[in-house]
Amino acid sequence: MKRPVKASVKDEKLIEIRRNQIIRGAVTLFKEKGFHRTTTREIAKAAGFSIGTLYEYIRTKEDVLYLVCDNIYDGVKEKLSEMDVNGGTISQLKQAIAYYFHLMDELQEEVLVMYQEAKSLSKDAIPYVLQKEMEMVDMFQVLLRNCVRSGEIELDEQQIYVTANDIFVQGQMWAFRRWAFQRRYTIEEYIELQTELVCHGIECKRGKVKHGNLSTKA
Amino acid sequence: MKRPVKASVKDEKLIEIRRNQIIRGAVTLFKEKGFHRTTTREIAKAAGFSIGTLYEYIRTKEDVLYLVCDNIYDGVKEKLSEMDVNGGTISQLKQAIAYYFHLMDELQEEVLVMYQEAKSLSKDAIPYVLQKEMEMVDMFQVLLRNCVRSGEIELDEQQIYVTANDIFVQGQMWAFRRWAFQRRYTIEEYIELQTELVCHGIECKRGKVKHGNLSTKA
Amino acid sequence: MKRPVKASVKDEKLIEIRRNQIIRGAVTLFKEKGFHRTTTREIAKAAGFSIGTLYEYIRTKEDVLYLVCDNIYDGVKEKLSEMDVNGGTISQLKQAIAYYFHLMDELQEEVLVMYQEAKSLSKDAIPYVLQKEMEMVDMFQVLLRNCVRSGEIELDEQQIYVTANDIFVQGQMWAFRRWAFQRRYTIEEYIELQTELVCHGIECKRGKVKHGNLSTKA
Amino acid sequence: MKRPVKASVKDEKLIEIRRNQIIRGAVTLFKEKGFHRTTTREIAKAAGFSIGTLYEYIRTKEDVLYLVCDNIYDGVKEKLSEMDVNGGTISQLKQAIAYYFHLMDELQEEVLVMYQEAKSLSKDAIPYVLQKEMEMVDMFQVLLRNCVRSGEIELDEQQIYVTANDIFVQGQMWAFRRWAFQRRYTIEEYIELQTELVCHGIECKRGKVKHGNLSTKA
DNA sequence: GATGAATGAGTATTCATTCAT
DNA sequence: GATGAATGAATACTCATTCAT
Repeated sequence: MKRPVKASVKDEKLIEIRRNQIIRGAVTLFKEKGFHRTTTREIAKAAGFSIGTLYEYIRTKEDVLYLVCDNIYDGVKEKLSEMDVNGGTISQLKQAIAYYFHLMDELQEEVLVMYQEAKSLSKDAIPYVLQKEMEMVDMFQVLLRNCVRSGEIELDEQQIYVTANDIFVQGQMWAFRRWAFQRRYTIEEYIELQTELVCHGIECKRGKVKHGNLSTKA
Repeated sequence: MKRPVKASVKDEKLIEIRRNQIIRGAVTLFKEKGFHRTTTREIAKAAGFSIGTLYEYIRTKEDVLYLVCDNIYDGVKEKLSEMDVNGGTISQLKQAIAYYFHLMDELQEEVLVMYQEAKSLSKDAIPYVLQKEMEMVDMFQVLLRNCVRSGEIELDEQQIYVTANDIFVQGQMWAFRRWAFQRRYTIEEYIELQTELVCHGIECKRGKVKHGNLSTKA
Repeated sequence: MKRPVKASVKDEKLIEIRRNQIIRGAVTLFKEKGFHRTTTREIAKAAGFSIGTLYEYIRTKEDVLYLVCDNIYDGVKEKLSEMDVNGGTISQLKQAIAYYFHLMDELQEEVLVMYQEAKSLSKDAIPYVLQKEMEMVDMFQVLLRNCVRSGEIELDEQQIYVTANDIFVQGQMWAFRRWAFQRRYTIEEYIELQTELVCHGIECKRGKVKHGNLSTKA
Repeated sequence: MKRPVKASVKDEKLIEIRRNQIIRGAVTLFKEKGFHRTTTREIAKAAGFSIGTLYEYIRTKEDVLYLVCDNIYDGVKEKLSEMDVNGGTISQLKQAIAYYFHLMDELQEEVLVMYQEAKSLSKDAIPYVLQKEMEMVDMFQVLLRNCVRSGEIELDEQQIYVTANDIFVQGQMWAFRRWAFQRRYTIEEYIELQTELVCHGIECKRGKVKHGNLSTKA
């Protein structure tokens, strides 16, 4: 599941530690200036050691980018997997969306980095990253499918797939279109608006549409 | 509305011609290798003149990126402005969405370039670009607002804003998440699926909602 | 006959000039410190221009080495080709050897460079260099063959080949074993000694051996 | 006679063992890639221990080169000293040459390494190496001198010196001009050709010279 | 005595930009 | 207005050597 990044150092524990230092340093720099404008020396410095040491733990500058992206995805995925995916109620779906959007809000900067720099990954690293995206989208698919199964919403498989992708991207939108949203809404408001729009077209089976407090503009 | 890009040459006509050459050459290169990996020499060559001449029409490499992005936006905007925005029927809205999505399909590569490289624009160029995005989103807002006005759909101003943004991004998604969509759907299918999902939550006024199998173009 | 070394600059005349500057500078440096210990920056400086300019006329550091070796060979070959190869007398052969050895004496430093650094040439450059060596050995073969034809010496083809190589290497020996020879002999003495040893085994047909003043120990 | 190479370790026995490991590993590497392109890490690895340990037995990378060269010389010298130098017949001389040339054939790769890399030795190591070369040349001088003494050949001291050097270099030629010789001749043929050429000019006392087809082992 | 992680000076090469012709 | 040779700061990456464990 992980693309191996070769290190010259043997001590696995140390590799773990040093790579975390590298990632921590690099993320900060990438946020500021982007991958291309960040120097390997700057990365080494930010990580707290010499350029020589940096290269004991990576092979190329691009390895750092991969490490960073991989790490961000892992972070998001890990947190995401704390969501309760098994229930099949609309309310749980909404909670999940809210949870995910809040996460995107917290990890805004990281999401932005990943979003903007991932394209600089070498061809052979991309599949690993897309794989992770897929897994996250899958979680929303499962959620949606459960709701369908329990009869709370009405979507066929294709619609589930597209909706899951929409939700996933709308979460990211909060980060990458911050200039359009964050001056107008709080994350709470954004969540409410998006959730409402998504759920409307979904739950309205039998016209019973009653989506709680949010959006009573019926 | 345009950020001026200084040229040493006076003849405005010539500037126009040369810049178009530059843009044409650069877009191709940026598609292939991205902005950072493209050299000014390559740009000059692709444009059909010498590096010296290139610098008669731009000030820095980044100017080229701006020119390219600006040009792509203009292209999209121009085509988009051919849409009929004034009617207020659901059917017109759907046509507009289809039109826009088709455009995104055609200009896929360009959209990708803009999407991936815009972040390399200098701070002072970004507002100009965002401005253009805003204008495009605005068109969808107008469309939606008209539908609301004519009573075909039911959305408040905030929902209109978010929906317009969603539509805008979903169009781009077709390009920037091609790996997720284009192996599964044709652009037609994608349009149908997304349109349906968007309109559902919108048009369901008076419970007339009947979303049989996909696309109930009601 | 020449391995092309790509330049970014188009003006052929200028390339010629600049490359000569490069060669002149590089030879001096290579003599002093060898190829590996010489920096591209030092080469540029010695050539009289910036590192950037250096790279307008070569592609890699190794190109410089090739240029240098090629140039030395050309120099030697050119001078060598002034020798009169057509006669078929022992005396002419001796003159040719003397001429060649004197050349090796003059170009000592260059020969040394070539000798010691040629092995650092990339695999694809070596054939070009060996080719040139071959051509020089060939000249001695022609000389010897003419002497055989005119009946002055007695050697079969294999012996001609080996003798030509021996002469060639003995000339170089004066440079690369200078520590063994140059404290004991002048170049004149060295020539006399070597010539004598080579010719002895060769010309003594019919016992008529008469090799002038040198070595009357017959 | 040996230039000392300082070690941090005291145990002389161990030093001997480790250095042999170093030499064995390094020779292989130097054969493959030359001294400059071989890293100390690779040497340590090839020797079978860590980089830290390597530096317990040498002071600098160049020490390894010296160790290697010294070792090769020693190997050659040792084998060479098995030759019978004391007789004074042409036949013994020829045997000695044959023996030496065969040795050069066997140790081809080593000879090449020494030949090509010796120039990278530091100024202060060179005398030690040249000293060894001298000793080997001396052996041929002794051989030749004995033959002169016994009246089998006719050479003065200068001629002896030059001839001994010629023989020495011709042996090496088999290795360093392999591209010129080894596709044309077997080592046997090469020996026969060179021996004949060398001895001709030497043994021709009393005109008894009869050099039919090659190898008149008279 | 052995190890291997850390170091950082050093190096080849690139490329945006300038400016004399 | 066009050209392209010249520039040199910048940069990824290497590798001999050290030293704490």
